[in-house]
Amino acid sequence: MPTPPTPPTARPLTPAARRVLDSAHELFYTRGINTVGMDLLAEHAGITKKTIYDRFGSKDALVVAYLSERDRRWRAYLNGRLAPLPDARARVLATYDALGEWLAGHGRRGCAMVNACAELPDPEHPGRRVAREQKEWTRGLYRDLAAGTGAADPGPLGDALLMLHEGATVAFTVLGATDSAATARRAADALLPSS
Amino acid sequence: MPTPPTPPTARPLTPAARRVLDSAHELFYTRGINTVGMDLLAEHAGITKKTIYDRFGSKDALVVAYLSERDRRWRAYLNGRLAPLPDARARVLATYDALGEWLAGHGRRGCAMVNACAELPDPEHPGRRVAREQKEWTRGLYRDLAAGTGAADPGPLGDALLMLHEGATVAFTVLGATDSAATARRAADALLPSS
DNA sequence: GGATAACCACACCGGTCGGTATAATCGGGG
DNA sequence: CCCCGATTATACCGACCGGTGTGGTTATCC
Repeated sequence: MPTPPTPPTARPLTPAARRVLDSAHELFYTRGINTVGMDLLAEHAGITKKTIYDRFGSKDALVVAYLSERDRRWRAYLNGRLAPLPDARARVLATYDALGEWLAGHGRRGCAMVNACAELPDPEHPGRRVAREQKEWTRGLYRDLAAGTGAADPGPLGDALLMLHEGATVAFTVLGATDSAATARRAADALLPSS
Repeated sequence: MPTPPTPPTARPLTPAARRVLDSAHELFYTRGINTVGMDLLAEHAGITKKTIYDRFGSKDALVVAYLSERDRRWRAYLNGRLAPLPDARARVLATYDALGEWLAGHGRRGCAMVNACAELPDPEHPGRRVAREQKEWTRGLYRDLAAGTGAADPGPLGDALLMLHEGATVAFTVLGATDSAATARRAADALLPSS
């Protein structure tokens, strides 16, 4: 036995596993999960297919590792952007600034979580759980911020802020609306209780 | 030569072609484009693979036909829902009612156009053009309606209404937020000029 | 009655899919 | 020194991928 199929996100990745995961971030995101085979992935990472299967166990497990790391990075990115800001209102608006910069730096491939849901038809696929948890976290963030602005009904307001966020991503990706995040920000500003 | 690869959306479909397209609507939508092979499609339609290729020429062309018909149906559905309504404000709100009913009737697979963009990594794929045109049409509709409500800045307002629409679809699909369309409707109502 | 279009059955193509098997090599720690 | 984990190289597996070729049946229209 080489090594058990690696538990969830256990001990630090071996160098080869790290390179595989880096390649997954690049290839799965830009070309889609289903159109990238394990042979291509191995070649891109400069690594043997055998090593991938020794480290991750299966393509599905690698997909989950890829999505989980995306999620972790997203939370860290957003938290880092919001932390220095003084109040909830500024933080809400800053989420759209952060989104706009993120979109501008990642060519029109949209949200990896939404894309994964499109590519993984099985509702029980563990990758869809990761996607759902990422959206749940973001929704919770917006609801908390909405509550912090003193809104009368923070739940639905937070949900609406999330929808503007997701909708701006779609508009940018499908439509090429480069100012979508700024437009969402203005709409969010109008929805928040008047300052 | 059997028949040229059938121009865009020319003359009425033959019975076999109709069945293939119906199967495409069901299988491509629920299982994704890339995970449905031509053999499965032929079997599901009760038709020979040869016939599919005689009618449509290639899988890519079939995908385009599938997406184009979705687009046509979507426009007809929405136009039908809005036509009887008296004014622009009522029509805007009705789009979210129509979306909510549509989502409730199609199990958590989201927008076929957004999904297609996730599944077709090539930006030049003709299927992505169809997706973009569908979103452009919907954006135009929202902008026109926004202008009809007498809004000061109908362009950005229409875009925000579109984002609520797309965001509600994502929230429903990924998060399972069954009331997402109703929440989007309330937010849209707050964004429209006070009646 | 002959041409034409639509369809069927079936066999076949090279390539790629996710995944496995075998064996060798390398480096570090006990 | 020897073992062990990580990695390499290479060959292989059955299944499926998108797509084609051949030949025959049926119905319709001129």
